[in-house]
Amino acid sequence: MDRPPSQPSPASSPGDAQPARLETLPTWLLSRAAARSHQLLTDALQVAGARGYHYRLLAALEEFGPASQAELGRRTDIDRSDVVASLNELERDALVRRQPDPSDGRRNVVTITAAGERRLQKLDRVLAGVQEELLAPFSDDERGDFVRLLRQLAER
Amino acid sequence: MDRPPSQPSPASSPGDAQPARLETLPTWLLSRAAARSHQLLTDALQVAGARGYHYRLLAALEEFGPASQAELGRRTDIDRSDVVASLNELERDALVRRQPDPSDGRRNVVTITAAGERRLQKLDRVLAGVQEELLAPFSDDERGDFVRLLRQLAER
DNA sequence: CAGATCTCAGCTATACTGAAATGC
DNA sequence: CGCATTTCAGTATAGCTGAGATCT
Repeated sequence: MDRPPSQPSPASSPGDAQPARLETLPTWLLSRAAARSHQLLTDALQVAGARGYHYRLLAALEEFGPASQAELGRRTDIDRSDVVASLNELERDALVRRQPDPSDGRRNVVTITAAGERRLQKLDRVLAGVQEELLAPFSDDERGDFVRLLRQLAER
Repeated sequence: MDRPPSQPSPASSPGDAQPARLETLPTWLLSRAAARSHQLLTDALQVAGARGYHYRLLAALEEFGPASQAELGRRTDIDRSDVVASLNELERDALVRRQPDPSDGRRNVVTITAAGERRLQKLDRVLAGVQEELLAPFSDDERGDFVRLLRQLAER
């Protein structure tokens, strides 16, 4: 690119274009799109007083029933030590219950409570709003394409 | 999935399905796809002895010429304090040069060196390999669709 | 004994904030 | 004075590792 290298520019205006290399790089675009998505998500969850881990854990408990912490970790792809911390928070709010497993002394059986199910339903609505906000620029066809393409990448 | 909820399962097998709610959620799929992309990217860059910030800064310097650190930050969307740290690393490897701006005592003029340009070209090749690896499951048409859709999300 | 589970302490990378020092 | 620039110190989060205690 040729700009007079001798003149460092006044304060270099407002916009400031980005390097062309990046603007067509799929890894870069993917990273930026995910950053925006993450922003919408965590903002909305924070308003609801929750975090992403909470939703993933509550969803797994509701869909698969009571489970040990290790199984929850596998199902939600959350690290064992983050499962511990997140369940501490959920338990503090009485959204889940932790009980020693009578049939296996190493395990806790984690159960979603009625309050937890109500919270999950609320978070479902919050998340639906975020999807709508994220996909606002897309037509219905594009939404289908987008999800289909992402699944091909995510499933590996 | 119906498994007897009363039986916490032996070690709950290998796979462990994920909650259905997540598997169709665009924000979730996007996050997972980006995680995979990020993994490929940082692995490849690490082999080359670089990090993402380095590539972004070198690309901006090569495309727009010498610039102040503040301008580099705006062009690459890297925080001012991360620009400082990354330039320290690039300068240590003699890939960029920092000189006081004679026309503005607050600024440094950052210039890419010949070694920096060679490094950038090498990183271009590394990055091209990563794109290929990431997009391997896609046809040419799908690659075009994917990039087009991502740009719509990223450009806001 | 090997291996699974739960927990805690701590680490890394990314991204950001606050404030000081300097200069315009 | 207000504002921009560079720098440093510190914070927050997500994701991960290591190790100990306990149990199968």
